[in-house]
Amino acid sequence: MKLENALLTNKFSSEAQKATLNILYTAWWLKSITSKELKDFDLTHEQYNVLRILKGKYPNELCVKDIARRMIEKSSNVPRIIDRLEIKKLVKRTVSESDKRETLITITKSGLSILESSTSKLNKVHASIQTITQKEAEQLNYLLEKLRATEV
Amino acid sequence: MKLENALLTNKFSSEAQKATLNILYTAWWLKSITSKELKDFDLTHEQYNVLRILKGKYPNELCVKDIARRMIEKSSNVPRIIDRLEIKKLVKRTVSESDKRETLITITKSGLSILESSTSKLNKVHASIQTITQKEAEQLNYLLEKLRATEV
DNA sequence: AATCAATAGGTGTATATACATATAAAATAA
DNA sequence: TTATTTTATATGTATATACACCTATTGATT
Repeated sequence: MKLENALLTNKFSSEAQKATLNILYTAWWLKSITSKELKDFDLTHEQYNVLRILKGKYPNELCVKDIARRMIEKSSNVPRIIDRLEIKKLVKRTVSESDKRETLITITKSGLSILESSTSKLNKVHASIQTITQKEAEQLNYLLEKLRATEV
Repeated sequence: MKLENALLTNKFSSEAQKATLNILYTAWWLKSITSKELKDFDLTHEQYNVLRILKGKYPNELCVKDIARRMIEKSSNVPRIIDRLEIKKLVKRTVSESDKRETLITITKSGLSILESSTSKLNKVHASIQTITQKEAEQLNYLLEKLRATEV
C-alpha cells in the first residue's frame, strides 16, 4: 500500500521526509503482523526478541546488559521483560559468581521449545507475504545503513 | 552503522529477514532522535504526530477516528493522547452537533505555535543528519512499499 | 414506534518505552 | 584500608501500545 493511502495524506516536504514516515509506518506494520502471530504463544514482540538473543548464545548464559546491547530497541527495560519470561518459566535467573552485581539469564527447555514453534510459525507467515527479491533486500539494507550513517 | 554492530550478531537467516530487523532498528533510531528533540517542547512523538495531523486540516476540526486513521501507528489510543494535549491546552475538544457521538478536536493557537517551533527544530536536526540523495530516498520509498504489497 | 445492530469515543488492564533514581557490588583512588 | 567512583541491575513514574469492554448515540429492521 502506498504511504499516501496508509496515512491519508500527500503532504510530504521531501522524499527523505516521506522515507522517514515510510520506515516508521513499515516498522509498525511488520510489528503488528508479528505480534498477532506471537499472541498464540502468549509472547510479546520484545519477549520473543529476548528469547532469540538467549538462544543465539545457548547453552551459554547472558547477563542483562549483554541482552540489552543486542535488543532492537535499545531503551527496552530488559529486567522487566525478563520478569515476565521468568514467571512463565521460559528463562532462569542466577546471580553471577564472578561478579555478584550481574544476573545471568538462561533460556529453559520450555523456552527453547516455545521459541522453536513460534519461529516456525513466523517464518511461514513471513514467507507467505514475501514480495521483494534477495537483490532488493540487499539494496534496502544498503539504503537503511546509509541513512543511519550519522550514528548519534 | 552496520546492523551487525547495532545488534551484535550476524546470524541472519536471509537478506529479507535482515531487512526486517534493519527496518525495525532504523525506526527505533529515528524515533529516538526525534523524541530527544521533542523533549525540549514537552511533547512525545505521538503527541507531535497528532498535532501535525490537526494542523494539516486547520482551521477545520477532525474527529477522533479521522485522527486515528492518519496515525503512523494505527493502534494508538487517540483519546488518551488527546487527554494529555488538552491538559496542556494545545488542543480543544467539542462535541459534534450533527452527531453527538463524535468529539471534534481543534488545535489551539498555542498548539500551532509549539508545533511550528518544534517542527523547525526537527527539520534542522534531520537536515544535519541527512545522508541519502533524493534518488535514494525515492528508491527506499519504492522498496518499502513493495515490501508492504501484501497488505493485511 | 420499539427493538436491535452498528458506530464513536471513553475507560480498564497488561505490557512496553523512556528515563530517573536507588541499591549493591566492584574497581579505583586516597 | 577506607573512601570514592563506577558499574550492573532493579525499581518508580509518565506515557504509549494493544486490545477488550462499556456507554451513548445513531441507523436500520421489524
